[in-house]
Amino acid sequence: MNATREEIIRIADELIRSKGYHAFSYADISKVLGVKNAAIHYYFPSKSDLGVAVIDNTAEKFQQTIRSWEQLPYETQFQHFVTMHQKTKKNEWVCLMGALSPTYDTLSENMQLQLKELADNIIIWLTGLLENGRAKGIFHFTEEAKAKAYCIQSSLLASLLLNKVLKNDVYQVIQNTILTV
Amino acid sequence: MNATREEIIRIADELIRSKGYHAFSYADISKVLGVKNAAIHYYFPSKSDLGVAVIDNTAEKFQQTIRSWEQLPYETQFQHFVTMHQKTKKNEWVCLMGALSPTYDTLSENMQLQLKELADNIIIWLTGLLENGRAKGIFHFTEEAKAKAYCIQSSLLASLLLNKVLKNDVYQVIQNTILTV
DNA sequence: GTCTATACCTGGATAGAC
DNA sequence: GTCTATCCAGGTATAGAC
Repeated sequence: MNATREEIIRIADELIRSKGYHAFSYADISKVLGVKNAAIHYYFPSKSDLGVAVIDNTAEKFQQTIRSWEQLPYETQFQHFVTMHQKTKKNEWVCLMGALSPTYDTLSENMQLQLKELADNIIIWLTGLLENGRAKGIFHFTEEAKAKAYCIQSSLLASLLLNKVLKNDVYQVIQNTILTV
Repeated sequence: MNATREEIIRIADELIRSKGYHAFSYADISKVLGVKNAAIHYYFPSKSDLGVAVIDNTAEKFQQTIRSWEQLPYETQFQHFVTMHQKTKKNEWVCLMGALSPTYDTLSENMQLQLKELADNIIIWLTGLLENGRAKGIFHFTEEAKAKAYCIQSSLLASLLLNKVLKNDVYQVIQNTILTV
């Protein structure tokens, strides 16, 4: 609950998602935060400690978010999930999974474990939502719910990536298409 | 058409797709190729020169490949396009676009330009294929062809990324879903 | 065209003062 | 908890011999 610690995590999260894990340095955080890099090492001795903290932080926020949606209709929950990726888009940031997955093999074992757990949890939640929604006649699709969840998660993740390259309306187009489940 | 030059490009391509652009070094290529890093600088003075060459090489291969498909039925062309991503999957490599797009903003201007051109060309070709196929009654979808192309390209790209993290059958599942257009 | 040698820099990390 | 100072490794890049 330390304020500085939280700030470091927040800045590192932005840097990972805008530049990538290997392309940012403690100096980048120092500049923004107005402290020396030694201060950052005090909180996170190694860069991978910081990486793990960023992933854990994202995982926590995700759990809190879906818990806050629990009472909402399935359709609304789904809309929230799809559009929550848009916030990151405005700043041209990709999501954490999109930023870290390409270099997965180069990450520390701890980062790999936490990232996999996060990915699993997202898919499990989304699969459940789609299944429940279909049972209630809200969603309409023929494939297995898990397959649908994979496709949706993939499309959203990659739409943010392609958006950086194409610099057009990819994200919006894909979102609109997905929303008509 | 220099053999060493071609080899360097091939190795760099693998390294970018397995580790990422910022996580590989000239030393990695030296090791595989059995030469010193100075030799690589002879062909590619700067790392971004090498990066551009890798992108151009991929763009060329893509153009050659789709040209070789020109006489095939739309359906077959589409199947080839979807399954061509699978080759890269076997080695746990992602596609070049998936590897480079997250760190797009950190790349040299030349790399950015070439990468955007490649992305544009893929979307243009895929959009045309989908449109022509639908006109002939082979494909069935209701959204705009370009939207469909965005979704398909996104799903394929991200399926390789998620595959690295989830280490399961994401790629296969998504491919099967996409193939039923 | 490839080598040795080396310059230069950045980045991650630590020791010890305050 | 933050600082200064510093170390070390690795990475990009170049000069000049062969």
